Amino acid sequence: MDSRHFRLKELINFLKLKNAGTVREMASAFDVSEMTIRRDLAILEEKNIVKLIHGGAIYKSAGLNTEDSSGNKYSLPREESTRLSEKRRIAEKAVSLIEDNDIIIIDSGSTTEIMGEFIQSSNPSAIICYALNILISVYRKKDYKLVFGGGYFHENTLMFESSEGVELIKKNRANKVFLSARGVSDRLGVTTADSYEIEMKKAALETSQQKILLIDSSKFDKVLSAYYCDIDDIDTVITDDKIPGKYVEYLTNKGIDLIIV
Amino acid sequence: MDSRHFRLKELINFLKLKNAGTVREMASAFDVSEMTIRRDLAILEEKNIVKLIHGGAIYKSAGLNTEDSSGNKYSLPREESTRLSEKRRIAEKAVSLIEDNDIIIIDSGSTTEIMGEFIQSSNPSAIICYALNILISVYRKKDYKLVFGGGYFHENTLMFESSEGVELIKKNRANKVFLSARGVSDRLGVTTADSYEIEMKKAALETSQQKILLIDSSKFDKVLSAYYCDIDDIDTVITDDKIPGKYVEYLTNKGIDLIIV
DNA sequence: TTTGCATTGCTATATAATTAACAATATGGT
DNA sequence: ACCATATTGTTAATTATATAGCAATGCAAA
Repeated sequence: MDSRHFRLKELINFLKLKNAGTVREMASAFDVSEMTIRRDLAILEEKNIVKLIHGGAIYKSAGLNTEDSSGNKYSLPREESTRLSEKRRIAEKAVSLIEDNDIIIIDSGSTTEIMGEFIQSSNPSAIICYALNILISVYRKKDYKLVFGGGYFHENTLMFESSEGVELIKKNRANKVFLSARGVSDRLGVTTADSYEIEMKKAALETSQQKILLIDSSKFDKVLSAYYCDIDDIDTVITDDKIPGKYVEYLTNKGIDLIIV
Repeated sequence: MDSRHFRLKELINFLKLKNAGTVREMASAFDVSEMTIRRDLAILEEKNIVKLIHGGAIYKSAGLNTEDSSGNKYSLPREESTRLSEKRRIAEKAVSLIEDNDIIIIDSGSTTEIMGEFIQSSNPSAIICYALNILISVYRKKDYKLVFGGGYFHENTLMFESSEGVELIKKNRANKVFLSARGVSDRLGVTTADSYEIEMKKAALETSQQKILLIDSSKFDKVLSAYYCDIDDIDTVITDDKIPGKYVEYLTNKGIDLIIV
C-alpha cells in the first residue's frame, strides 16, 4: 500500500539487526529525508517498538513488541501510548516518598522502572522486586540489599513468576510497595493484563505496610481481565493532572491519599 | 581496582541489556556526570564495543560486527579476568555440546557467562540460571524458556541465592548443567569461594542428567573453603591445554570425559 | 477530472548535546 | 608522607539535532 507502511516494516528490521540507529544513517539507507525518518520513528515510538533518543532510535528488544516471524506486522502492541513525561513525574514523586531505611517492593511496569533513575537520591535499606527491567534499573546502586523473586520468565512484562517467588516475597516484610496497574475502575477495581501477575502482586500487597499505586491518568475507567485488588486496598495513588474529575472525587471520598503531579 | 574500570564493565552490561542508551540515563544510572559517561563511552568505542551517536551509544552485538581485526571484541579492561582466550575456547566448546531441545542449567561464573555469546548457534528449549550476568547474557535470545532462581543478591558473584531459589531449581529437570568452580583438587574435591553458593550448585547438580564442569587450567590443585562436590560427581570436564599432566591422568583414570581445548 | 488527505521535503528557530579547558579530588607508587 | 597521575565535575562556547509551519507532491475515491 503506502510507502510509509513498507518503510516502517523495513525500519524495524533495520533496527532489530543493529540494535539502534541514527536518523542520519536511516535517512541515507532508505533514501528519504531525515524529517521523514523522524516522523516514522515517532510512529514506532507510539507503538512502543523503539525508544527515541536525540539523534536516533533504539530498538526495544526488551519491550513489549510481539512481532511474529510470519507477517512481521509492526502494528502490534496496542500498549499504552507512552506518556513518558507523566510517567517520569509520577516516578519521581514516588521515589520522594521513600524514607531512609525503608524496605520497599517495586512492582513490574514501565512507570515503576523509571523509579530506578531517581532512587539514588533516597536511601532504602532493601529493595524487593521480580521484574527484569526493575532489577536492571536498581541493582547497581548497591547501598541496599536486593531481593529478587525469580521464577518463569514472561517477556511481555519482563516479569518472573513462580510459587517459589511468591513464597520469597511473603517471607519478607516491606514498609512500602510501589504498584502498577493497567486499569482502575470504580466498579471493577484494579486490574492488569495477565493472570500470571496476580499472585506476585498480591504477595507484594500482603507483605507491605503502605500500598502506593503509580498510575497515569489514561488508565482510569479502564478494565482488564486480571483483577488483583480493590481500590480500597490502596493507601496512596500517584497520578497526573489529567485524571477525570469523577475519580478525584471517588478516591478522595474513599479516604485514599491522592497525589497529582 | 579503579572505579572507572568497574563502571566500564557495568556500562557494557547496561548497554547489552538495553541495546543502547542515552548519555543522560547512564549518567543517572551510575550517578556520575554526563561528561564522565562520555569519556567512558569514548573508551568503549575505541575498543569497538559500542558505536557512539549524538546523545548516547549503541551496543555492538557480537554477531553483527565482522570488523575488529584482532578479534577481541570482548576485551575490555578486564585484566583481572585472566585467561580470557582460554575461557572463550572453553565456553565455545561447552555450547557445542548443547543439543536441540536440551534443557540446560548455567551456573554462575565468568566462563559460563561467555557461553551466552555463543548460544545463539544452538537450540536449547529451556535455560535455567540464577546469576545476573548469566541472565543478561542469555535473556534476549528468547527462543527458549527462561527460568531464574531468585533470592538474595550477592554482588561479588552476581548470584541470587535463597531456599526458594533452590526449590525452584529442584522442581525442574535438566539434560545438562554447566558448572564453574574456583578450585579442583584430587584430594579435596571441587570447591568455590563462598558458602552461599553451595546449595544452589548442589541443586543444579541434583537435577541434571549430565554434569559438565567448565574450568580453566589455573584452577587445578587449588582449594577454596566452600566444598560442593567430588570430582566423581562430574561427567565431563572442559579445560585448556595447560592442564597439569597429573590431572589428565587422574581424571582419565576416574573415567571422566576430559575435553581439552 | 476534481477533491481531500496522507506523505514528504524544506527552512528558520528552538533545543539539546558535545567539546575544550580548567579546577578539584581521588588514587597509586615510592 | 610525598609526588605524579588518573579521574571527575563544571563552565562557556560550539556544534548537532529537533520542531513547527508551510508548500509541494502523490494518490485514491467520487
